[in-house]
This record gives sequence, C-alpha cells and structure tokens, in this order.
Amino acid sequence: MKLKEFAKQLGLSPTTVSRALSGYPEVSEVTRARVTEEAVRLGYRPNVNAVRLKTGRVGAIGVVMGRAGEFHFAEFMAGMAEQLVGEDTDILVIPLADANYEEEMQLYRRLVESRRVDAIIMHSPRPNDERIALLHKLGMPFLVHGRSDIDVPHAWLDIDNEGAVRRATSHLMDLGHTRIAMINGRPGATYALHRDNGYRNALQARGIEFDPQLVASGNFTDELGFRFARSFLEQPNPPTAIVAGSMMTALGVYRAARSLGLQVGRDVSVIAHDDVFPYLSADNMAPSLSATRSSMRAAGTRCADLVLQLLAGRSASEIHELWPVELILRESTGPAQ
Amino acid sequence: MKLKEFAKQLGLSPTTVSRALSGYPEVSEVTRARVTEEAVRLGYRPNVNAVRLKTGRVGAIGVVMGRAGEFHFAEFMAGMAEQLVGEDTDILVIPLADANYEEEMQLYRRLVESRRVDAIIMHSPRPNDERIALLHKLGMPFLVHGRSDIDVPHAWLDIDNEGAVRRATSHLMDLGHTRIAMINGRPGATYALHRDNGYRNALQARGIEFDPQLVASGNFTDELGFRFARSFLEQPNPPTAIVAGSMMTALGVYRAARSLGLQVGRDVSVIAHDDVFPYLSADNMAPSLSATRSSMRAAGTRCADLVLQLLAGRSASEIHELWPVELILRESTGPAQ
DNA sequence: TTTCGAAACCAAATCGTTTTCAAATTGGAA
DNA sequence: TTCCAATTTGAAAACGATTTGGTTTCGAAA
Repeated sequence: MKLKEFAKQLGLSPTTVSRALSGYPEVSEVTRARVTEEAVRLGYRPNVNAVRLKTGRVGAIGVVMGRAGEFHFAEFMAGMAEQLVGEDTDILVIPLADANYEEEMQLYRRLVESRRVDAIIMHSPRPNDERIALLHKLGMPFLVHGRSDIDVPHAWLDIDNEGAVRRATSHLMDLGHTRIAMINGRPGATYALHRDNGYRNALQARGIEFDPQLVASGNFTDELGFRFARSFLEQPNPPTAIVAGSMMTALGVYRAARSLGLQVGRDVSVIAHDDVFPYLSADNMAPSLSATRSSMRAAGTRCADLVLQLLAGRSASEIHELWPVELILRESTGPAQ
Repeated sequence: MKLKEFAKQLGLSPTTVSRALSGYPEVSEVTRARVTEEAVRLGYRPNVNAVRLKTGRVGAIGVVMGRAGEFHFAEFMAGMAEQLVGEDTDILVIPLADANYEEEMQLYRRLVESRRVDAIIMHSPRPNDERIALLHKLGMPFLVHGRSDIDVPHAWLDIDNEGAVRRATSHLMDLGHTRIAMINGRPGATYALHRDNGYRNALQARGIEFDPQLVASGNFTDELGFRFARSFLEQPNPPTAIVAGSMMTALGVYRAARSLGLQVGRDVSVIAHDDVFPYLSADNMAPSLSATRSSMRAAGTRCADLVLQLLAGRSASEIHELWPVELILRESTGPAQ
C-alpha cells in the first residue's frame, strides 16, 4: 500500500495524508483522526527508505562494537533498546575490525560518508582521541561513552572511575590495609587512566608509596584476574587487598585466593567494579563481593536519550554527564590482619 | 557529491557512472577503471537511502534481541560482524519488548512492513512457533538460530542440544552416577525441550527412572544455578552429578557445592554447556569444568553467511545445519562415590 | 560503398515520500 | 450580502540514485 493509493482511498491528497500522519498542525483534528485510523485498518505504513531519502534522516544510531566481544556490550545495548523502542530509531551495530590506527580512522570516515547513521556512540575513548576530532570535523553527531581530554567539543557520558577506585582504595586503607593491588583494564583508554589516578591519589593521600609490583592491566577476563591475583599473592610481601576491574576479573581473583588457601574477606580483601549484570551478581558471590557499582544498562538507556537530544538540536558541548559510582560493602572486605 | 555532479565532472552520463560502479558489463573496462578511480579521488559515494529506495534492498540484517540481556548475544553478534565486515551489510538490532504473545507477533509484523531489514535472524524459537509461520507468510527472508518443528519451510542453524545433554548424561552414568540432576533453560524454547529429551533418553537407555525432583529450569544465571543446585543437594537422597545449562549456571553450581562443603569432581560431578566466551573459560575454573562445547561466535559467523546465501537466492528449505557439540572432559567429573 | 551487429553510452522515467507554494473553503465581522 | 483572515487542502517539485529502452559509434563482412 503506497501513499498515493492510500490517499486516493481516503479521498484525500498525499499531502494531507502525509501531514496528518506526521503530526503537522495544518490539518484538522477530525481528518487526522480519520487518517490515522484508516492507516491502521488498511495497513498503510510509509516506506522508510523513501522517507529517509526525502528527509535526509536515517533513523538509526550507530554503535561501534570492538572485536573483543565484551560482555558489557549486550547490557549497554539492552539499555539503549529500552529507550529507543517506540522512538522509530534503530540501533546499528558497527563492527570494528581491530586494525591499525590509520585503518580505524578510515573506518570512521567511511561510516560517516556512507550516511547510514544519524549519530554514533563510541566507547572507551583514549586520552587524546583523534577519532573524536575526526567525527567533529566531519560534522557527524556523536556521543562518547567515556571521556577524552581532547580539545574538541563533544558530548559524553562517563562514570566516575577515578572516584570509584579512589574510594575503594581509601576504604581498604580505612580497614588497615597498606599493601593494596589493583587490576586495571587495558592501558590506552581514558577510563584505565582514571582508575589508575584514583588508585594513586588514594595512596598518596595516606602517604603510602606506589609500588609498581602491585598493579597489572589487561582485558577483563576471568583468566587474567586469576593470573594477576596469583602473581600478586605469591610475592614475598603480598598485598592484603585487591581492587579488581570487573566482575569477571573478580571471579579470577576469588579463584586465585582459594587456590592459595586464602579466604576472601579475611586473608585478602577484594573490591571489584560491578556493571550490574542480570546473570552474575556481586551479592550472590561467596563471600558476597564488595563492589563499586554503576549500571551499564542504565548508561545505555541514558546514552540513547542523550543522542536523541543531540539530534533534536541540543548542543554537544553542553552534554556532559559524570555519573557517581556507588561503593557497596559486603563480605569480601575486612580488616587487615 | 552527487551522482549527477560527479558524472558531469567525468564527462559521462549518470547512467554510465552508476553502471561502472555497480559492475555492469555494458561499460568498457577503461571507463570503469577511470570511474572507480575518480570516485575515490573525488570522494563520491552513492547515497545509501537513494539506492535503497530505488532497489528496494536495505543492506541490513535484523537480529531480534530479547530483553533479558543475555550474555550470549554479544558473542553471537561479534561472530556475525566477522562475516559481515566488508560485505556492505549492516546489523540492525531489533529490541523485543517482552510483551504478550499477541503484541510480539505485531512487532514482527511491523518490522517486516517497515522494510528496514532485508532479512531477520531469530533466536530461541518455540516448538510450534507462529512467528516463523508469520515471517514465512509475509515473505520475509529469515533464519532461525535454533529450531522449531513447525510445518513451514525455514532456514535454520542449531546445535545438537539433545545429543549434547544425552552424551553428558551418559558419560556421567558411565562413571557410575545414577542420580543425576539437570538445570535447563526456561521452558518454552525448543532447545530446552531438546535438552530435556537428551536427558530423559539417556536415562531411559540405562533403565534409570526419571525423577522430577532432579530437574529445574529458568534463566541462565549464576543465582539460579546456585539455588537449584542447593535445593538438589539438600534433598534427602541428593544427586551425585549435575548437568548445568550454561557457564553462569555452572558458577552457581560450583558455589552451591562449596557452600555445602562438597568438592566438585569428587563429591559431586558437574558438566555444563559452554558457549565459549573470551572472558570466562571452562578450562580455567577450579576445578576445571567438563563441558559440552559449541562456539556461539562461530554460530554467529555462519548464520550471517547463511543469511547472505538466502538473500542471494538459495532456498530456505535447503538451509538446515545441525552442529555437533563436543564433550570435553576435565576435572569436574569423576566416578560416583 | 553499404550494411549490420556488437559495444558503449545516454535521456528520461521511476522508486515513495515530504514540502513549498498556491488554491479552496470556512466562518465571522462589517 | 460582501469581504477578509484563518483554516484546510492540493499540485507538483524535490530527494539521489537505478534501470528501461533507446541512440550512437565503430569495425568487419558483404
């Protein structure tokens, strides 16, 4: 059923029908009611591609997905979906071949030129991320999930990674711990830097010297959590507490502790960052895991909302949200022995 | 840069340029070379929306995402991405509001009518899934990840869930276990049914009676794994082995065993299904987890490939792939005490 | 020299909407 | 009754590509 045909059946012009359905004011309410009603009855729906061609709007937000297959990703997208359902806006997943830097820039460039999306959501930016400069230069609306200190206006939403780790570390020191290890994410991304800062700042505030033997970084996997924790705990002067970067990392840390006959919460304290997953909760671990918590799903929802605002004309330079992170204390933390 | 403009710069007609770029034969090779070369130099790229309107092809595959935020999803999509990168085909995520059945059908209907995707990939179908009948009726190309016994031709790719669970159960019986529990996925989906069949068939083959006290089902979460395993193991006549539906479930099962002072692999054997995640591996669990294994990422890659074949004209009724599932024995299984 | 077919190119119609600009209708005030 | 402004409606021109159905060009065969 095409517009022309549909309009004819109603005895109206395509113009009027189009206006009625798009909510323009120059059409009487009685006509609008009739049109919308008949559209449902006769099953008329505007051809998306025609609309897109005409309006220049695509009706899709692109989300760049790294190749690592991170478990956060599905949660973030589920959150986006919550916001976007009913908004007539699609989520387009842009697979990012993990190529060299030059190729990656090319990919972004081509994505913009192909006009397949109205806006882009980018994850885990780097401190001086040229991709941000590129997107800005190309005039593509975009939102950064995370932050970059690059000197280019850009909309972003980030959680307070620095504060989260700082508080986690401080709390461990409150409990009497002085040797505290940290497992960070892969170096390069700003969030890893922030977490590192949080860790160092906390130590410094108490006059505890930074020990490079007590930090490690890598992908957020169970395996690395285990390996790093093992290597920490087997040191001559082992840490009594570990700050872990993710729930998966925490699993590995727990396993490492058990494997060495150490009891988490007593022999070694653990705090991890929890993105809140429906399938794995800090509360249910044994012992329950003290965690810095921030919902990835909520972030997805809000990011989608902010992108819609961006597309509605709100200035990117006034969209900056820094979310506080909760510190939830459970059984995995205890006084230093 | 528009086609008209670009063609003028080349001193050619839009027709010829379009043909040259689309690889039609009615254009001389020397012209084609010049056109493609200049297109790169001058940065001409056809407007996607115009192409889509004209050709009726969208260049996107829709993937229906449940609201549960399943951790499998990101892996599956990462797999799809591997296949689709460079194919000029996008992945569109279709959020599925978990509504009642009627609304869900409406959602599929509207998705098809909106013509936003060329094909659809659907997950976890039910035994007599009307959505399949609907998509077939509406003439939308689609592929089912999983299976349905509905009497309508449809392309599908599935893993041998029945065989996987049957072999897992049989192996446990080989080890002398006679009371074996199983934690299944949410009832309704075909895969849950198949797993149940596998379980029952294995028992029956050895003449062991099915005990409804030893089966449970629900979402694949750590929490349910724990709860179900606890309730099994606290029974008066507890099972000596447990077949778990997912890695997350297995985490819960391990935890339950530990909480009761039982040692996995000695006091209670565990086999789980492993979709192969980069961030959580069965091999690294302690004790290492015996598992039925099939790569979710590989499934995504293959599904994307099959959908492309479908779009290229291959008949849906000849696309049926049943993937065998490996059984990998590790330390979590041992002889019955 | 003429004729013919293949090879290479092109003008214009088309895809299904939105939107500009103009016309028709309506209802009240003069 | 007449006129005017406000309210509704329409005709037709975009949007930027693809594709149908030609036309031209050119070399070889007759």
